[in-house]
Amino acid sequence: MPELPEVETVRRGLVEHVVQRRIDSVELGRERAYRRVGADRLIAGLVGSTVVSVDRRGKYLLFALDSTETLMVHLRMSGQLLVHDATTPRPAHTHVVLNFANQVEVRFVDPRTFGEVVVFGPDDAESVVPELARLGPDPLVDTFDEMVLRRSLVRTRRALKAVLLDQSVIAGIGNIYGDEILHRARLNPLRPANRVNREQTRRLVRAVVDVLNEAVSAGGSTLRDAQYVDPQGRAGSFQERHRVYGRTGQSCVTCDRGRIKSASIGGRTSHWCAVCQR
DNA sequence: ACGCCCGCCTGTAAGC
DNA sequence: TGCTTACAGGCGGGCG
Repeated sequence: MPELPEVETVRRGLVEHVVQRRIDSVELGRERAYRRVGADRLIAGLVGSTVVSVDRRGKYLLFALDSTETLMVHLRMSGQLLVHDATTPRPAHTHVVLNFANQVEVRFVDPRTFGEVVVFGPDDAESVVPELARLGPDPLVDTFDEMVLRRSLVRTRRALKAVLLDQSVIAGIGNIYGDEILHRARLNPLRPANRVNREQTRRLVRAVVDVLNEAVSAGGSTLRDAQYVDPQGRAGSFQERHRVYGRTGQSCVTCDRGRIKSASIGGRTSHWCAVCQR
C-alpha cells in the first residue's frame, strides 16, 4: 500500500514521539514479521537504545539508534506503524510493539505480513539488508535530475511504467503514483523507456518531483479500504486528486476527450488516458 | 543480462 | 444468504 508519500507521512508522524526517546522494552508477536533477524537479534538490537533520527529512503523507514545500529521497517502492502497510548487496545495483527517511556507505544500492524521489521549494524548491513545498497535515488532526498533519469531510461526498452516501478531506478514510486506521474508528464505507460526524448525526460523529472511533493503535502492517499493511515490514525487526502488511478472508464479530467483505460503492464494494473498520454 | 511471472498472506468486494 | 473467485498499495527469486 504505502508508497513514498505515505511512508514520508508516517516518518513525520513518528519523529516527535520517538526521537531522543529510549526503547524500554519490545513485545513480539507473529514471527514472520521479523523473519529476517529473529527475536533474539531484534530484542538485543532495540532494548535500551535511544532513537537518534527517523529517516527514509524510498519506501524504507530507517531509525538511527545511539548504538550505531539501525531499525528498518518496510510496510509493503498492508503494514502500519501506529503511535498509541499503552491503554489503547491493540489492533488485530499487531506483531511488534516498541515500548517507550510515558506509556507510549509504537505498534507495527500488518494483516498480510508482507512487511517486516529488521535490525542491523554497520558490520552486517551488507548481508542483512542488501536491497538498501541497490536503491536508486530518492527523488525528494537525493540528486534527481534530467541527467540522472536519462542514464536509466536510455539503457532499456522496458515500458516506462515498469521502469518507474523499478526501485533501483527511482526509490519510492509504486503503482498509484507511477500512474499519476505518467499522466502528469503526458507520457504513455507503454512507451519504451529508450524512446523518451530529452524534453519528455525533463517533463517526467518534473512530474515525479511535483506529484510526490503534492502527495506528501496531502498526507498521502487513503483508498476505500482505509488500509493506509498515519501514525495517529488519520487518513490522507491525495486520493481526491487522483486523475487516472482507479478511474477506469471515466472521462479524462485533464483533456475531457479521452476515457481512462486500464491494462496490466509488468504485472500491475495501470491506468492512463490514451488521448493526452503519448 | 534482461524482462516477466509467481509466490508470499489476508481481507474485501464482486459474481454466481 | 452463502460460497467462490478475483484482486489489492510491494518485492525477491527463479525462469526463459
